Amino acid sequence: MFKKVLVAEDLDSISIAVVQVLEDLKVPTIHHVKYCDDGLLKIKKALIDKEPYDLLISDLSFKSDYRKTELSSGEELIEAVNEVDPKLKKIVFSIEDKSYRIKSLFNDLGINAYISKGRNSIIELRKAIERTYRNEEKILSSDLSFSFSDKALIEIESYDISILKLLAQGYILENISNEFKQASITPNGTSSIEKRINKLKIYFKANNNVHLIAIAKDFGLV
Amino acid sequence: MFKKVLVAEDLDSISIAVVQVLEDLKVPTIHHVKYCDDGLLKIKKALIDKEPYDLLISDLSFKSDYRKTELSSGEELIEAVNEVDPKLKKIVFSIEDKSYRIKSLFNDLGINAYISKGRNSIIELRKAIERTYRNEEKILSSDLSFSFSDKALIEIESYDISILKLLAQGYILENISNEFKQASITPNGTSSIEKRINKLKIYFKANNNVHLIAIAKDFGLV
DNA sequence: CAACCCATTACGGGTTTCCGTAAGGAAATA
DNA sequence: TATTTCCTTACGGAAACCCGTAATGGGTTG
Repeated sequence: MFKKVLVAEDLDSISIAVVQVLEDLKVPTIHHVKYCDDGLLKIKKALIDKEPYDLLISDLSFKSDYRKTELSSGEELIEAVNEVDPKLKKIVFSIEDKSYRIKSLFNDLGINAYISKGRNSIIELRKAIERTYRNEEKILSSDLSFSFSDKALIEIESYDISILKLLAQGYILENISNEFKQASITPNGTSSIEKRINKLKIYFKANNNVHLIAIAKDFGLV
Repeated sequence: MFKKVLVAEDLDSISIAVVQVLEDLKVPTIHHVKYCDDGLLKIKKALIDKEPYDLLISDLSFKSDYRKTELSSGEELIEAVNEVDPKLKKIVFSIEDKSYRIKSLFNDLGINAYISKGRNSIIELRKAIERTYRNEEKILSSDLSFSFSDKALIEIESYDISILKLLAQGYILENISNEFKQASITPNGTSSIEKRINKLKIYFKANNNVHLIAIAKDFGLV
């Protein structure tokens, strides 16, 4: 079994259960952080000391509070970790169940397993840890059942997200066009942006921009 | 200390910790349900058997899955519980931190304490249980610091929420007007609705409807 | 009953979205 | 080089919005 595991989870009510699972699995060294920043620090320190972690279990969303932080989400933490310790195995344990976001975790951040917090997630997490140890890949908790070949949601790219984000901030087409020109994002004509919004509306079956942003919020795209 | 406590919480990773707190507090009878429906059933059953619960600790949001349920949220559960057992003490333990929603829990549903899930929430929960037992009222976890006299968010009433909900579903002004006429909600002229939306835009500093709905989503109003 | 108040509704013009069509321009193909 | 194709941008009219102002109509007051 793993020898040294780091848990990044802000909610104490949850981390208690996660640490318990690791204790059950006889992991000798279990560390726990409540902030992403602390997680990165610990991983860096462990590398310097030549006693690296061999597994990271991380949440995605972390509450913001009085403390200023560099990394504000699990995605950012994993991205930073990949820079310093690409071989570290990573399990994400989060409430998120939108296939769009989960897919990008596997494809862009190279995580080994994704377990969604639910009614029976602790046993799922335990299994995932064991399977990750046996070098299995793309492990998904059983309540999530989308296929990785499903192209639909991959097609929504960062360009679309940018548009949705600006729309959600009250920008009108012209503002978005100017913003894109400044950031030299193409295409940036009002017409092209309009067309792209149209595609999104068709895809999400939205009646208008207001409806579209409401849906995008529900999907966690913005 | 309380003799019989019911915990309504879908995430197993969290309920483990909550039950542990109750065990620490030497509560002799601790029951746990993962669905709101089951919670109501248990409370009814306990009344019939003349062995009622004296505390309910409930989450607000419950994941939906294959199982069909009558009650889909903690609010609905508490509303139903108030019908059958108004004297039962109630603590809400949830991630929600929007003052608007929390206030209505105290004012409309008569809960005794609200604890927001966070980095040190287990100790807060423990304290809240003890204070509730001593008949204290309006207990709030210390990371939440809004005053009950703050009128700002109370002024947004259900009429506004209705408008926002319909907007978020892609309705245009005329549709909303018709909808309101059918439900005999007044005022229902497109002009009046428009004016009300205008007020909301000023209040929330929104540039347009799209922006407004994005903000409303962030505030958890829809 | 008339005068007034207030909330609701109606109206109108400017702006933005919405949606179809078409023009321009670059890369690929023949 | 000419043609095709695809992507980007431009244009224009209808619909929905945005926002100020005016009309309506029920309730209260003198």
